Formats: sequence, structure tokens, C-alpha cells
Amino acid sequence: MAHSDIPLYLKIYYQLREEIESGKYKAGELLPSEEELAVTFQASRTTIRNALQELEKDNLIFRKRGKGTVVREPKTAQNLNYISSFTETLRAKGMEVTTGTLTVELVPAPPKVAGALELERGELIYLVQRTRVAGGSPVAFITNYLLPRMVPELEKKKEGLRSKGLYQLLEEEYGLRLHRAVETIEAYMSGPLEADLLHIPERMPLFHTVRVVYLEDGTPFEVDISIIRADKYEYKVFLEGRPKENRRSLK
Amino acid sequence: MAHSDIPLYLKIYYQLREEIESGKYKAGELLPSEEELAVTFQASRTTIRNALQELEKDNLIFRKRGKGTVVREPKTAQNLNYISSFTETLRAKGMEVTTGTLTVELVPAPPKVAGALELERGELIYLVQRTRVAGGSPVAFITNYLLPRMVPELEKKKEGLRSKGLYQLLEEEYGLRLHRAVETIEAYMSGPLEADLLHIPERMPLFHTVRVVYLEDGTPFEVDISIIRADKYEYKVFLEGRPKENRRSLK
DNA sequence: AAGTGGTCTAGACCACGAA
DNA sequence: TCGTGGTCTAGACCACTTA
Repeated sequence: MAHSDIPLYLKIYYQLREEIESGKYKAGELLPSEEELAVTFQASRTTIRNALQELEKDNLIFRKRGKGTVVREPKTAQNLNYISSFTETLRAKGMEVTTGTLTVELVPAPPKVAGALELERGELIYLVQRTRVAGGSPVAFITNYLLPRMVPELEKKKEGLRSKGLYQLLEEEYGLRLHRAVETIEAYMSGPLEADLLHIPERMPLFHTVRVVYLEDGTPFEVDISIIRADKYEYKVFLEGRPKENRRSLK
Repeated sequence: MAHSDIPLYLKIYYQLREEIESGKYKAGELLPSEEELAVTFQASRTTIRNALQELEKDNLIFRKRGKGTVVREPKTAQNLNYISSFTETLRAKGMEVTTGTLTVELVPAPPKVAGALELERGELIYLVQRTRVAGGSPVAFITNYLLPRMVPELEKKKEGLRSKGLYQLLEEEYGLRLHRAVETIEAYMSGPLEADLLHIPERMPLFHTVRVVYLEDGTPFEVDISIIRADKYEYKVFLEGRPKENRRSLK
């Protein structure tokens, strides 16, 4: 009698999420009190609170002491900024994305990349370069540098990169968990090189992004440099709250 | 003998944070086990876990079952994306920012803005337009639309906008708490209008951003439309984790 | 005054990682 | 096998909101 390994509080979380999303509890309304939920789910209040905490992380609810647990307007229950590849982002919008050119090779790390990834000068690193095609025309030229010790024999997985996003492959094939990333976005105009790579005229607006990705333990792991046609793409950034004051207790 | 109203778990959180930041526990090292901390702080393990959870939210630690609680590399303990004004962002980088032109007026809401702010067509709304100047030249033209019922008599605070960022004024003068925002970033080239507003040639790369800001209860409250010289500015985006799978229990 | 979420305790058993 | 964090219980008192 497989009683599933999912912790109780997560099961409760899923069910409540479903009920909120299905409209059983509407925006602005109160959820049943923690005490009531504890009875209906046959769980302790602590477990209920654990489930509610997950819903709060998802921004589906917020809580008012003395009042109750309020269902949020779905409009602001947006996702945060996740580490997604260009391909994943476009596909999530329903666009079809294919790969044009694709190369995978081991090269000495360029100085800037070596700095970001904490390497010695000239250490070998995987270089992946791809053209991404959407709607029949190239829309982005993407360069990735990856630490070889984390992705051994990457060149053998080359064909996987045609269909999957890079990050999906890193997760599925190497079990890597990406934790954080910092991305810098600039805009500039195409020159002769970009015109050639993306088959566009010169003096077209382009995004130039540099992203450094870190693993759970803080190791910098990958550098992603993308050149993207600005007339075919827009960035969405989700912002949350105001900068924290550095509160200190007065004693 | 004021024994302070701060909950015990927060006091423990502050102390541990201090000890991490002061270097008592170094990156990569383990914190004492929850059991040990419970003894030294004379608190239950639940309370200790509450404190550690706060540290985890701050990205100062992460936990490994069977192993212990690990102090993170400070490098990835970066801030997330907060709702900051253009001015605040530039000032945080140490740049001096002043205001060029500045207008505040009540106008009928344009259709797109009325849609984003859930207004009736033609309802009146505050329109704030400013030129931001850095290093002697205009770098951005910023347009804000704000709900009048939330910021009564905004025109009287006009001069405050010369020195402060808009969001700082909203907090300090109106006690508004900004909760979430969604920003869309595009790049395009200057035409005659932009050339005039920012004193630049045509066909220069520009950022065009549209931001909708929501309050805690989910009310859309403000629309910010900015045009920024791309040769003077870059965006930094902090990304966190991978998109959640939509796991469902199988029973 | 009654009901809500916030904090806290003292225990228990489990799953995982390392020795 | 042992120590770690993860889950869970049953109870308690407090702070805040609303009536």
C-alpha cells in the first residue's frame, strides 16, 4: 500500500494550491483558520503552518495576525527571476526554437572568463557556441564557458544541445543544481561581425548579456555571453520589495 | 529592565548573522549542529530552526541533511532584485544624479495605463515627467503614472522629487509599501523625439522599460516608463534557482 | 471577549551522509 | 553505526484585530 514518500505538509500545500488556483478560495478571501485546517487535514497546527509557509513563498497568500490568511490577487503571484536559458524563455512563450551552428571545444580560458570562474590563466575550459534560430531567422548568438571538471566529456553530449536548453542538459545529464546567477544587460548596435553572425544589417539594436552562474556552494561554474536581436526579444524582470534596512536590535 | 520585544529566534538570527559576517564562522565551514545551538542559546530546537531559516532566506547559509549547516561563500550572497528607482540605482554606484526638467500634473489616463492600473477610461491620474542628468548630460527621460487616491496633493511635493527618488518619497511621505513589480526591458534606436529629449543624435541605442508596481494587497499602483541612454547604463539582474517543476503527488 | 496568526517548548521518529 | 538536518505531534501563551 504505497503511501507515497511526500511529506504531509507538502501534500497539504499541493492540495491548497490546487484549491486556490481552481478558484475554490478567491482572491481577497480568507482561508480557513490554521486550527480548522488542522482538523480537516488531520494534522498538527505546526504541519499546517509549514504548508502555509510554502504557499506564502509562492506569493499565493499573505497573513494578517488577528485577522487570518488572505488569498492574494493572482496578478502579483508572478514568478521570480529564475535561471532560464534563452531557449527555455522563448519556448515558454510558445515560440519554436532550433539550433543553427553548434560547436563544442576545449580552449584556454580567456582572461576575463578565467577571472570570473577563478581559474589560472590559460587553463582549459569548454567553449560552446550556438546560433539560435526562431521563425526561420537567427535571433541570438550564444557563447558559454563551462568548467570541464563539472561536465566531463561534454563534447559527447553535443547533439543533446540541439534539442534541449543547456541548463536542462546540465541538470539531467550531470545532476548539477544551479543556485544563483548575476546577469548584466547592455544594448549596443550591430557591427560587421554581428551582421555576419545573425544575418542582419549593421547598426541594428542588440542586447549584449553576460551571465555568471554559481552552484549551491558558491562555486562560479559557467559564463554565458549572449548577443540577441533586440527587435525580436524583450526582457522581463520581476522585482520584489524594497532593499532591506540593516535593522539591529537596540539591546 | 527592558527585555526587548524582539522574538527570541530573531535575536538568535541577528547574533548568528553577526558572527558569520565578522568571520567567526567562515565560508564553507559548518555551523554548530542545531542540537548544540539549542543548548548554547537555551532554546528549543524549533526556535533554533526558525533562526536558521532566516539566515537561509538571506542566503548566508545552506543545509545538507546528514552533514550540517554550511556557511555560504559571500560572493553569491548577493541581493535580489529590489524595486529601486533609476536614481537610487545610479547613486548606489556612486554617481551623482540631478533632475533636469520636472512636471507634475493631473491628466486623463491613457488607455494602456488605464488598463494596467485597472482604471476607467479617462479617469484622472498623476503624470510625473522628469529628465535625469548624470555627469552633466541627460541620461534618462522618466514618465510615471500614479493613482491620485494613494498620493493626494502630489503636486505640493514636487520639489521633493528633485532630490529624492520617487520611491523614497512614496515611502516617506505617504507610507506606501511597494510589494512587487514587473518590468519589461526593450532596446531600440533613438528617433527625432528621443534625440530632442536627451540631446543625442538619432539612431543611438536606447533602453525602453515599462514597469508596473503593485502594493501588498495586489493593487496595481504605478506605471513607470523610462527611456535610458544605453551607452550610459547597464542592467544587472540577479537570478535565483531553477523554475519549479509542477510536481503532483501520484497518490 | 473571542478568534486569529506568531512564538515557543519538549519530545519523537525518519532519511541521509560519512566513517 | 552515528550524527546531522527533515518532519511531525500536542500542547502553551502571546499580540493583534474585530466585534
